[in-house]
Order: sequence, then C-alpha cells, then structure tokens
Amino acid sequence: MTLNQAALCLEKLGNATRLEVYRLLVRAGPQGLAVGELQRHLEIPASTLSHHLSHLVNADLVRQEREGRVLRCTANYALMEQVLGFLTEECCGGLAAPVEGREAC
Amino acid sequence: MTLNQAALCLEKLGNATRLEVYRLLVRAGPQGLAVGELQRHLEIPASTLSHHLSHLVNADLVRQEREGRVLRCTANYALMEQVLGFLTEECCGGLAAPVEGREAC
DNA sequence: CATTTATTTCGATAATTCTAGAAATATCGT
DNA sequence: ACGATATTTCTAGAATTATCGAAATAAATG
Repeated sequence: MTLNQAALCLEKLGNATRLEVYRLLVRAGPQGLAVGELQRHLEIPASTLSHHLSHLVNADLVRQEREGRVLRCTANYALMEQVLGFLTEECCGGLAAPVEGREAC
Repeated sequence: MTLNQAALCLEKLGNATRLEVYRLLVRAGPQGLAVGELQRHLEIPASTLSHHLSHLVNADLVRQEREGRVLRCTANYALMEQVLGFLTEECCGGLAAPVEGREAC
C-alpha cells in the first residue's frame, strides 16, 4: 500500500455520507446490503447514493454483485485493513529504526 | 469520536500532500518539523503548504508552536489513534453483538 | 409485451478544494 | 530602524466534487 493508494481510500472515506455507507455495509456483515436498502437507511436520492457508491466501488472499498434486480454491496474489509496498516505503520513503525524520543502509540 | 469527526479527519488526510505532511511529522517524532523544513522536503510553494497545514491544524491532526521565527509542527498522535479506533470498531466491534457470519478482522 | 421495481447515467448547478503568486505580518540580528 | 528569514493572508483561476431531477437501462413478473 503506497501513500497515494492510502490517500485515495481516505479521501473516499472522508465524506460523511460515504463513511456512513461503508459503516452500514460493515455492520451488515458479509451478505452486505442492497443499494435500495442503503437508500432507505440514508434517505438520500438514489442518484446521489449511486454517485457515492461509484466512488467507493472505484476505490475497491466496496464490491457489488448483481442478484437479479438488486445490487448487493459488501465492504472490502481486506482493503480497509491495508489502509489501517499503512496508517499504523506511519504512526508507529514506519521507520527502519525508531526515532529517538518518540513514544510508541 | 463521532462519525462526522472521523470523516473530517479522513477528509484532511485524504489528500496526498497532506498525508505526506502528516507522515513526515510522525516520522520526525515529538520534536516535529518547522514549516520551512516541511517545505524543503515537499518542494511546493510556501502558500500551498500553509494552506494544507491550516487544514490539518484546524482538524487538530497537527499542532503548531512558535519558536522565534520558526513554527514547529507536530503530529497529534492521540487524535489519529482515535480515528484508527473508530475505523477499527466500525470494522470489527461496532455492534453490541457481533453480526452472524461476519469474520473478525 | 407491458408494467413494475431497482439502479445508473446524464445534465446542470452550486459549492468546495487546490494551487500559487503577490503582498502582508512576525521575529530576529545588526 | 533596517534587512533578512519564516510564514501567513489575500486573491483569483482552474479543477474537482456534491447534489438531484429526469431519462435511460436492466431484470422480473403478470
């Protein structure tokens, strides 16, 4: 995971609506939620939701699979873990040798 | 840490320049770096850097302290930890009871 | 095949963000 | 006070993003 890849994911998650979408999907577990179910939770127009979803799907934070008329969305935990790993390393272990005087966190 | 607070931090970190700034500050440890040192590392105009720094300071991800002519910037690890905590909880333990069938991560 | 349901694409507008030069401000040393 | 250094503020243009209604597409069902 490069800095630019991490920044991309953070940018996508750095919007309250999209973070809420992502959270709903994580909470829904591996079966995820249909777009329409997301819409009912969020109460935003379908086109707006679709726009935000396309961002998340584009960044691969969310996966979509069609099941007949509904599109099932699931959170890509693995990518989130990579992002968390990047941030944690940058915050705690990103250097070959620890910086003098820096606290662990 | 609310969803909106987390989204704000993620939004600020979701820009390659700002994430790079933050990383440099983390790597620099508790003594941080002066704005000018950051500028030399990044090779961007001072006004652009100042603009990005103001975002980070506003979100409290970075703290600044004047030392004579130089402004020393330090990363606010504690806030980052809160953000990481929010994301981890949303991803792993955000529910009172675990979702049936969801893998831990 | 027409209808209904689910979702996206299009198009337009409003709002925000990014970038950077120029000018202003702050601090220090002389 | 003056000159040098460090940094911000102002300003403006370009680019990107957000929002949402309307129309289009896809799939199921009568």
